[in-house]
Amino acid sequence: MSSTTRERIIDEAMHLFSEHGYAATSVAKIEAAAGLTAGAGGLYHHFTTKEAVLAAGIERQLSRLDALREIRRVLMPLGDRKAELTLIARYILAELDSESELLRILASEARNRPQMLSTAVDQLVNSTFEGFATWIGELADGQIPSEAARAIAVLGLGSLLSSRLLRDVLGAPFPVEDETLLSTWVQLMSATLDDFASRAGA
Amino acid sequence: MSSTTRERIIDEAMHLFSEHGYAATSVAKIEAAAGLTAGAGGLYHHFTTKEAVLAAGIERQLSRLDALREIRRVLMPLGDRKAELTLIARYILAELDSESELLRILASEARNRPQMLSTAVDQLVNSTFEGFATWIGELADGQIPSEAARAIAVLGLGSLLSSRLLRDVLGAPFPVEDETLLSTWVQLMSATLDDFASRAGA
Amino acid sequence: MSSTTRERIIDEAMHLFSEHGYAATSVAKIEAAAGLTAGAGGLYHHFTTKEAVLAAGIERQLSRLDALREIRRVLMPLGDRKAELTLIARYILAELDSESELLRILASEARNRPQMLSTAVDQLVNSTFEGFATWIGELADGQIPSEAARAIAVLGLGSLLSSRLLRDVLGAPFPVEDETLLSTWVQLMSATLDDFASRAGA
Amino acid sequence: MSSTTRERIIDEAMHLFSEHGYAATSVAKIEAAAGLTAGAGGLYHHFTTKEAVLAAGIERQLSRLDALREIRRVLMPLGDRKAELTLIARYILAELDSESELLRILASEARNRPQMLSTAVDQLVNSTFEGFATWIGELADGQIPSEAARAIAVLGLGSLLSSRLLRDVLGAPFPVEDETLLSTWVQLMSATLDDFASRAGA
DNA sequence: AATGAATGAGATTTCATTCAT
DNA sequence: TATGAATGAAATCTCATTCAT
Repeated sequence: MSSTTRERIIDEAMHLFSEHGYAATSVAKIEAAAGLTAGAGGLYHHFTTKEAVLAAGIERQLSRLDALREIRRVLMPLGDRKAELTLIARYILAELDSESELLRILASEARNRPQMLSTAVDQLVNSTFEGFATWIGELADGQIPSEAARAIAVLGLGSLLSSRLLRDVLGAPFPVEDETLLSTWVQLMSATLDDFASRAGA
Repeated sequence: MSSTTRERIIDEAMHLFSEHGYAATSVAKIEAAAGLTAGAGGLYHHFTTKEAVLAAGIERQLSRLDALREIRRVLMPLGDRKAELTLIARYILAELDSESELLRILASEARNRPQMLSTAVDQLVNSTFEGFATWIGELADGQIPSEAARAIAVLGLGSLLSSRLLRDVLGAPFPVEDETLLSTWVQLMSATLDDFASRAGA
Repeated sequence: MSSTTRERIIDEAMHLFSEHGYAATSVAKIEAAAGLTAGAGGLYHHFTTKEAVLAAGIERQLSRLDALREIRRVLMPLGDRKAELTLIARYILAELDSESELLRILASEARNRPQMLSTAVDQLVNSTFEGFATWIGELADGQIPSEAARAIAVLGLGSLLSSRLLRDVLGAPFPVEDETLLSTWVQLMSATLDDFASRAGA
Repeated sequence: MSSTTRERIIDEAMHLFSEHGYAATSVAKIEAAAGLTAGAGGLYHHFTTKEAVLAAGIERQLSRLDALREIRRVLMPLGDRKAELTLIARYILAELDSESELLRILASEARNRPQMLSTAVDQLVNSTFEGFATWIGELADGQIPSEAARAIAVLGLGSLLSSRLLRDVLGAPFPVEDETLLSTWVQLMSATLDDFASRAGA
């Protein structure tokens, strides 16, 4: 069960990091939470450094993310744009929710440990963005200039992302139900795409 | 150095808090940055506690925010909806930019010090949201149900907010120019409002 | 060095507390005296707080005191009152001497930390008093009113106690030899008891 | 009113020293209690050092003691030994009560600052003792050996002193009323003196 | 693999004292 | 004479990390 202890350490560490922050989480507390004796240094049989625990935790989350993204390709082609938008929104929210711990850690620590966390930010945010921007570009191909497609993607994703950042990172009581948020988002995106299309057609 | 020591302490502390986080900023570093001897405790002649410095800094930012908001009322009535949306967007981005330090601090610390920072989050985010939601509600009065108006406001603000959270909090290289972002946002909001209006008219 | 680190810490701390006072004894000095690196906080692996060291030290002294008191019951019945008084006095002085460290600490700190030290004062002083008062009451039973018996006990014990308080707490050069003190005390108590008895007999 | 501030500083300092101990009483607290601004160093216009305040306070108490002792000579010759003993006891208790603050300070600090406080201890305790011992010696002159007279004096004074040390220094709830204590003490001393006298007569 | 113990470094905070005003 | 501000030194306590067992 040597690998189990390692996993437990990562689990509990990510939990504590996201709840109290990296600096405020002592190695002793991680050990205690993982079932080891607090302060006895048992963690160091599995990781060289406290920071290595964070790195391993983030890596693990990212690989889970990769797995999740495999699914994305399967989801796409539905024919109906609104249905597709709904599916995309649901998928994005689900992804953000499954990564809320990571999100909180990134929000707290990204500025202090850029070399280690920039990859994570990139994968969590930017790669999602690229996929979405490409999809919008392909959707009405030629009709929407790529710069505009990128801007639409950024605004569309951003509006969903911010709902989670507000709730999970800033702890603000969010003022709208998820279902309303989702259907409004679909309408908003669909109206925008139509608008751009009609403008290009004119 | 015409400013008070107290002011300098707040300035430098907010700077350091936003750059390195609250926990990673020692009192000694704040003292050094404020021109006092590091580690001599000179800060404690002006504040009872390290946390009191944070509290004072946030209070000061919030009162600046209040001042900024006085302007908002003057800005509004332009007759042209797109012009108004452009103005709103510019104003919101400007506000967020002038509070980027506060934003970073809130993102790092809101979960650890909720009792102290919840007011700040509220004022920075929620009150802006309320104003915007009301404006949308009034704009096409009766035509957009209030629940939908709130959702549109949340998505519209969120898309602008997230551009700043990504850049300032997560440190992600933002993929779209501000001007493009702004004009696309105006089109997006305007298309959405038209869409809702035509739907209500039908 | 056959003793535990924990024991050594208590030993040295009580030493230093009694010599220089609680406040004037820094944790670093205790660590150094106990063979740990000064200022490294090694003490905190054994005690949560500097005050906890004092508490443990006092508790240990009190349990030694309890052990010592077991003997008292064996000592008593001798038949000869003067012999008994001599024995009692010797025992009381021996007890006070074996607790002189505790006595000094109590004298310095009892007013500042009442909740922690009141038990100790009680056990060290009051319980001895109760035993002595009872003995006097039984000795000439019925002949000495209980209020007077208590007063005699308090004065008798107090005169012995003050010899130690003067020497150990106030550091006054004590003007009488122990042997003289003791024999005079026996005569004093014995004369007093006789006086009360003859008064009751009249 | 320059002397008034000085007096106030001494007053409040002695108060605080006796209540919380010398080390636990900061200069800032003394200043505040004396009506000066805390931490502004106003105390240093009147004393060179925190320790100088203690020295001045003790000196002042000692000169008050001297004044009190002037009265002693007037009190003495009454002819009736029991009446004299009562008077002496009353006087000693009154003196101890008027010096209870000093007593507490001496008990806490005598071991840390011997050079400064030994004089005070000497005057407060030993000189009273010398007077009493002499009186006993003179009383039954020749009949009581001087060594025994000293021992009786030490025990008699000690029994009164300890009642005040227990109450004021150790904070122990004292188990006997003052009136009972006093009358019992008179009986005890008188019985003892009689006993010695009869022994010498035989 | 886990633990008890130790340590160097550093964090927050307090404080006696000084000095220009 | 009193004050606001500053400072060197030290105090309590925390912590990441190491090591013998």
